[in-house]
Amino acid sequence: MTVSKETIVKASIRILDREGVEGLSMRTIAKELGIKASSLYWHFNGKQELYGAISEDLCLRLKMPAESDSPRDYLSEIYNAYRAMLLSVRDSVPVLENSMPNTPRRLEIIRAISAAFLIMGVPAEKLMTISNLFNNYVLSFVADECRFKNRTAEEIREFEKLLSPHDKTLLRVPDDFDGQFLYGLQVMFAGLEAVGSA
Amino acid sequence: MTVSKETIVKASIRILDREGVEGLSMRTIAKELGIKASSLYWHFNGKQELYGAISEDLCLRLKMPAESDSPRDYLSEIYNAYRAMLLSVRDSVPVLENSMPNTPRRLEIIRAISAAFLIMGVPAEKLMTISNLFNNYVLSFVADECRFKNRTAEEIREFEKLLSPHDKTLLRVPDDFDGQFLYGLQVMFAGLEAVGSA
DNA sequence: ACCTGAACACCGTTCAAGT
DNA sequence: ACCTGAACACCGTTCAAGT
Repeated sequence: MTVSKETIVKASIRILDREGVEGLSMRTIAKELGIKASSLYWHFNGKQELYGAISEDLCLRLKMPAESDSPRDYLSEIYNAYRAMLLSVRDSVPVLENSMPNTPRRLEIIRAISAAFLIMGVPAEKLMTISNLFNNYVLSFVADECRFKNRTAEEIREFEKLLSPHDKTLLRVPDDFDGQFLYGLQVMFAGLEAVGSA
Repeated sequence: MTVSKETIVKASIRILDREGVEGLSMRTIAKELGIKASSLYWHFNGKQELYGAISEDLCLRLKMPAESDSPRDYLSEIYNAYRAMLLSVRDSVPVLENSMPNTPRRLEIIRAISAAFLIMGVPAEKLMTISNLFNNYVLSFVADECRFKNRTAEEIREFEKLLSPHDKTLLRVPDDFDGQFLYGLQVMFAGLEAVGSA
C-alpha cells in the first residue's frame, strides 16, 4: 500500500494528539507511515503546505450551524463549534496559526462569517478587522485555556511566588472556561452593536 | 571584555531586527558576541529564559502613560504604546508570545491594566478573561499587520487567484492600520460598557 | 508514480575540561 | 567566574538514484 495526502494528514493528526506539535516532524510522520522523511516531499511541497492540509482537515470537522434569522446567534454557534474543534485535537492552535486559510473549507467558513457580520451591520471596510478580532479571540482563548490546563504544579508554585497576596486575588484563573469564553464573545458582540448604532 | 545578560539581550535584539526570529539562534547570538553557543548557558538556563529577558527589555521601552481620570483613556494609551513598542522591533510578537510574563516590568504593566479595568467596573472574576482579550488583541493585530506588510507580490497574486470577485471586495485589506487598531479597541471598550451596565 | 540514501546546513542542550 | 570543545539527539530540505 502507498500513502496519500489523506493518510499523511491523518498520521500527522495522530502524532499531534499523542505527542503535541513538538513531536510532529517530517521524520516522525514518515516513521508513523513506515516510509522515509524525504518521501513526504513528493506529496507536499514542504511543512507549511502540510500544515495547511492538516488545518483544512480539522476545519472539515467543524459542523457549520444551520442558517439562522439572527446573525449573532449564527456566529455564536460557529465560534463555539470552532472552539470545540480546536479543543478536540491537541496543539491544533499552533498548526492553524502557522498555515494560510487558502483551502476550500476554510474559505467557506470565512465567507459565511463575513456574510453574517455584514448582515449585522459591520461596515465593509471594517470587516477584515472584525473577523480577525473574533478569529484571533478564539485561537488565543483556546491557546491560553490549554496552557492553564497543562500547567504543572511546579510551574504554578514558581509563578505564585512572584505575586503579592493582592495580586493573587487579581490574577485568579477562572475554571469555568465555557462561561468565560461566552463572556468574551458577548462583550465583543455588544461592542459591535454599540459602535454600529452610534 | 566579558558578556552579561544585558549584552546578550541587546545582541539578540540586534539580530531580531536584522534577520527576524528565524535568524535568532543560540549560535547566531553567540557569534554576534564573539563567543560560543554553549557559553550562553552560563548566563541563561535556556532559550525560554532568554526570551523572557528579551521580552522584559522590550517592555521596559514601553512608556507608561500618566495616570488619568478616565481608565478607558489610560488603557487606550497603554495599548497604543504597546503596539508602538511591538512595531519598533522586528518579530517582537513571537518572542513575547513564547515567554512568560513573570518579570518585574511585565508584572507592573499587568497590575496597572488590571487596576484600570477594575475601576472601569469589570467584575473581578472576569478580569483575567478581559485582560487576556485585550492583550491577545494587540499581539494578534500587530502579528497580522506585519504579515500583511511583508507579503510578497507573489503571495498576493497566489492568494487572489483563489478568490471570486465578490470575495475580493469582502476581504480587502485596509491600509490604515492605525485607524483599524483604534476601531477594534473601541469595539471592545464599548462592549465592556454595554455588558457591564446590563 | 512513488520511494530511498545520503547529504547539507542547520537546531537546543549538556558537560567535562580549560583559564 | 566565565568560556570552550566535542558531542548528542535532533531539525527541514534537496536531489540523484532506485523500482
